[in-house]
Amino acid sequence: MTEAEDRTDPRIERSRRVVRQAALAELAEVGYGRFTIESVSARCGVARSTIYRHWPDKLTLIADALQTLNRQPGPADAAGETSPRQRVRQLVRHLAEAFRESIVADCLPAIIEAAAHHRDVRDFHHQYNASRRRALVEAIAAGIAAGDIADDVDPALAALALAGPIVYRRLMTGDSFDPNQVDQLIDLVLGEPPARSPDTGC
Amino acid sequence: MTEAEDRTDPRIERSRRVVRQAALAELAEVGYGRFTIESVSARCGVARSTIYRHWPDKLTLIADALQTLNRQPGPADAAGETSPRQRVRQLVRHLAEAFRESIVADCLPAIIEAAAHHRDVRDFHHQYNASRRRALVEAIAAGIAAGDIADDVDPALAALALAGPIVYRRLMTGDSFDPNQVDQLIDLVLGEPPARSPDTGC
Amino acid sequence: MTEAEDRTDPRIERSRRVVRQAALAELAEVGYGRFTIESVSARCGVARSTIYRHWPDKLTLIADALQTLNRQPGPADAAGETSPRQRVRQLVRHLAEAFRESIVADCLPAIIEAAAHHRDVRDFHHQYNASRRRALVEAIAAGIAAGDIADDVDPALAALALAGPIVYRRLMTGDSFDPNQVDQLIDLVLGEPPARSPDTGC
Amino acid sequence: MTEAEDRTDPRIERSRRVVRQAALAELAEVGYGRFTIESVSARCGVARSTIYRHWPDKLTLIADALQTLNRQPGPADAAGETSPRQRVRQLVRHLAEAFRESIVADCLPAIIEAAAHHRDVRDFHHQYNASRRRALVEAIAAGIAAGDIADDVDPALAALALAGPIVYRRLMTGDSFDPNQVDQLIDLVLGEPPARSPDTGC
DNA sequence: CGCTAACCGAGACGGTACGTCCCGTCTTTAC
DNA sequence: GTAAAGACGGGACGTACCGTCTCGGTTAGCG
Repeated sequence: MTEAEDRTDPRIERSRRVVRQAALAELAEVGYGRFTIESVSARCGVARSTIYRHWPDKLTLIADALQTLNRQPGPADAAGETSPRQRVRQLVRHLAEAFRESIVADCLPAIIEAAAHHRDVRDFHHQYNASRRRALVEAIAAGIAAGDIADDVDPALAALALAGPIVYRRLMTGDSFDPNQVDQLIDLVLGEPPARSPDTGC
Repeated sequence: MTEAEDRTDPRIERSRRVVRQAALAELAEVGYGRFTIESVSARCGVARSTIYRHWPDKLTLIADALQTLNRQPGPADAAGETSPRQRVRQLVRHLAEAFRESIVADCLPAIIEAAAHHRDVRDFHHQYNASRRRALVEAIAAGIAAGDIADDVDPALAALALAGPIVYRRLMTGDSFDPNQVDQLIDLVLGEPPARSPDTGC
Repeated sequence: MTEAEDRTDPRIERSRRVVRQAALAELAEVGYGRFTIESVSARCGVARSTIYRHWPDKLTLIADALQTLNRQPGPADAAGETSPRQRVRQLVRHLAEAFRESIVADCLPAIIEAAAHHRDVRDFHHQYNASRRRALVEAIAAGIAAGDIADDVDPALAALALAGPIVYRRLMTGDSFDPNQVDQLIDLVLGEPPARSPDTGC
Repeated sequence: MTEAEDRTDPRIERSRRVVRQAALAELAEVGYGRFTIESVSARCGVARSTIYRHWPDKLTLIADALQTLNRQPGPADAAGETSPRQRVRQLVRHLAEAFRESIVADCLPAIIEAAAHHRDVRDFHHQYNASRRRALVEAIAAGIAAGDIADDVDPALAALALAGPIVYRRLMTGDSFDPNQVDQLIDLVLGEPPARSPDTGC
């Protein structure tokens, strides 16, 4: 793959890159309804015909542009030496922050709309979220295994109960979930942390 | 006002009604991106020019059509003799069922997209959800007051943790929240119900 | 007829009159292309639906409005004691003046256009002009009979040669035929007036 | 310039040509009132949007289409060795025949109507006729100079008296001027042709 | 280091939907 | 009971993009 890509004309790679960027920016800015190849073209200075040369249509361009975001924040990114419960906290907090402000969050309404009617976008969207969720589920399971979290907790359900509120606030209300409330949410859903010696923690 | 409205030309009322219905159906079916006044016109047999006579543009029609859904399912609808916890269960279950299949749920992606860029739709959307959430918050608060729910639970946060998963499943994954899992979710978020002898709990 | 008209609702007669006036004014002002029932309605304050009650459509209204102009300037209007040649002069001069400025002249382009595609307007137009022309032809013939005009002149052709230039100037150039040139035109077409001794002519 | 024009996309030239033709045909057929870009599009198979790409609106298209008619029939076309009076006869006869049947004549009502309210059409119309008239005036003047025509004739006025009847017949009556009557008209307006010895005239 | 193949920009083209305006018909309301 | 008001279906307007296409002009990278 690396070889193959090395062979591609650098002009192509360059066009693809700037168009994808412009597409995301446009999507975040004007949404799906007013998203226009024309505007993308104007925004990045690549001719309309060139865009059509690389992507058959609007939706495919969007789907492809979104793929480039698929750089996970690193599953074990700063995993370091934290406890499983800390790991959960980290993931949820990261989610809350990402939903507060980021290109993905701004595109979210457009993505959801597009996903409802276009297979490629839908696949990207579901997989993207599935992978994020999986990390969370695993962290919770690890917490249970470590006795950090009560063992009658269903990790999958708990992950939903942790991620759901953040999504809800962003999409169904006028504001975002406050990252500082994350600890409170975790306590609510996973129960108070085991008292053993919480003060000795950090 | 009643008098005044009685005086309105019945044709107007009729046009408004069928167009609104068709608009919602169209929105649910093809989404916001392909929503077309032309299709709405074709679907309900009302001329395009008549539609424009009543609504200045596409988005205003959508916003207005959504308003007509604003008939709450009755806050104390079947309140009857149920316990507060039962009331919570009822509300969450109702939400889960509504999100499983209903015109509103089908329109949701379109609504979210439109809300991101159109004030009227946004206002409708936020208020609609706020009112549904408020009912849940109140039920939880009542449960706490009745000793039915632990008193360290924050009703607003708990309501999010209950509604969030349902929204999440619908919008971020390929399926819907199973209404049968509602009890499990409630137990997770609000804690096990106080059995005969709650002190024997854990 | 007088009886019949006496019976008609005075409001009807009033509506008909003001609408016809407004229609002519509108026609002269904006021409046939932009002539609009809506504007006529606005101009005279009579409701659109009322106009349609009296005239089936735009063209019929125009045709009818034009009919009301059919008040000939009086064939023997100021016939008085003038010579036949003077009578010719009078008629041609009258035509030149009418074409210089009058509501009919202003409507002329619209009439011609409408006449090309609508029988009623065409009939009105042709008859109107035929009757004006006939007066001229008769005056010329009278002049010939009186020895006032050379007898090898074809009255019909001469009438055309007299009226034609006036029409031409109005419709095909940027200005109108100067009424003061009428005498010159008559001399050209009908020959110099027989001076003292007509026998010296040819 | 020739080079530059050679570079223009042949598709453009092609579109322009067929649209102009269709526009004239449409104008002649249905007149100005019912002239529709849609019909022109249908008639020539060029898409409506393409037409709008080349002409901003209906009237501009009409004006431009008419310009293409501006190919004079050649002032000294078949001038050959004819006498000035023959030249006059030729021109008038040509006019009569053109007014009998030709695309221009069929468009005339529409042109006149449009000219009344649109500068471009008016300019075309007046210039077109001015140039035709000028040829006639010059021929008459030449005839006077050659002693072929009486020298008390005003060439401009005579030209009007010759062209006027033809225009009049076409626009104000139900038929056209018979080309065979042209000689008679010329004799009426310019006087009998000088017999054997023209020098004996006056 | 020059040739050739590919990409690029420009933009014409046939379409579709927009939102506007007016048509001519028809119904409802009010005087 | 008739006139005004105006809703209605319809159709053309001129605009904005769509996605397809054909052009020269440029540029990369192979020979």
